Amino acid sequence: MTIETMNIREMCDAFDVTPRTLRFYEAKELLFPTREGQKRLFSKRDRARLKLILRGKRFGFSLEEIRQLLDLYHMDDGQEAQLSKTYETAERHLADMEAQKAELEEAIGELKQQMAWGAAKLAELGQRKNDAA
Amino acid sequence: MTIETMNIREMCDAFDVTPRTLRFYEAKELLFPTREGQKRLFSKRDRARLKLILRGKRFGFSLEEIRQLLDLYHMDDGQEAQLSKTYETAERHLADMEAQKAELEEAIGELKQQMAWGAAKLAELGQRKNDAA
DNA sequence: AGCAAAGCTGACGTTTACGTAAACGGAACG
DNA sequence: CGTTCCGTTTACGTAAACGTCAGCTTTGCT
Repeated sequence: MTIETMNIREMCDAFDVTPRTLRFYEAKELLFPTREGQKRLFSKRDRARLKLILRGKRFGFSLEEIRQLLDLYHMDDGQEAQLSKTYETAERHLADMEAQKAELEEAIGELKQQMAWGAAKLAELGQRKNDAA
Repeated sequence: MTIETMNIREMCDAFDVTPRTLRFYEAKELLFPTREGQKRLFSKRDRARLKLILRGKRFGFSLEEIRQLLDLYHMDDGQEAQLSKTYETAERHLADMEAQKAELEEAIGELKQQMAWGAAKLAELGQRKNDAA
């Protein structure tokens, strides 16, 4: 059942992070590896969370923001206590992400425009070289 | 022509940043305000750059990465020297941004799914309340 | 002239997200 | 049985991106 739990090195290889990072995330209560003796064992749930953590980071969320989001993904039927509060957090994050998507699309458009300008300039320079030859 | 140049306070109000931030960006050569005596005057170009800086930050780029991108946006016909190098930088950034967009769309999809689950749970809880009454 | 507000320049402090080094424990191998 | 990896803890270090505070001009009122 090496498929069910992974040690720290396997995690590092799988997600391209350092051991320090995983221990840091555990300290910050983003991951909850169990122990086999003294060694950490990361469950499938930990791997799902780590994937979300790394994704959140790429979107510019802080680890603390990510920690709150993780609650939504990993709430099971037992603890519906603060579900509606968590739901509201998620709503805000969704709004953030959709706004970010819209802005990203705009930025991509603008960058493409600039690159078209740059490409034209480069073509012009290449032409001048040919003229000189 | 207060429309052409803005002082530091007007900039702060317009972009919701602190004076410290603007001075910091100047020190990092992201902005190039001129001086009227000792005071900074921010041009239209500075404002365009600041807009791009803040956008870049929201997408998780570092100030240093942003600084390199700014070169593309503000290269004029005079200095075509390193144009092709800058163009390559831009290509990488464009690829990054499109990858980010794809991932963001996936993440939005997943978050919506989770929220649907959460909404169902909430409805269920509300129903139980009614049953009890 | 006087004085407060706005800006400026250092310079040190702070938070986030880890990196890095020291010192120790278990296991695996020749 | 020594040593060589892994992995662990504890602790200090660091880069980025500002915050904050002190002390000094400059400017705008009154």
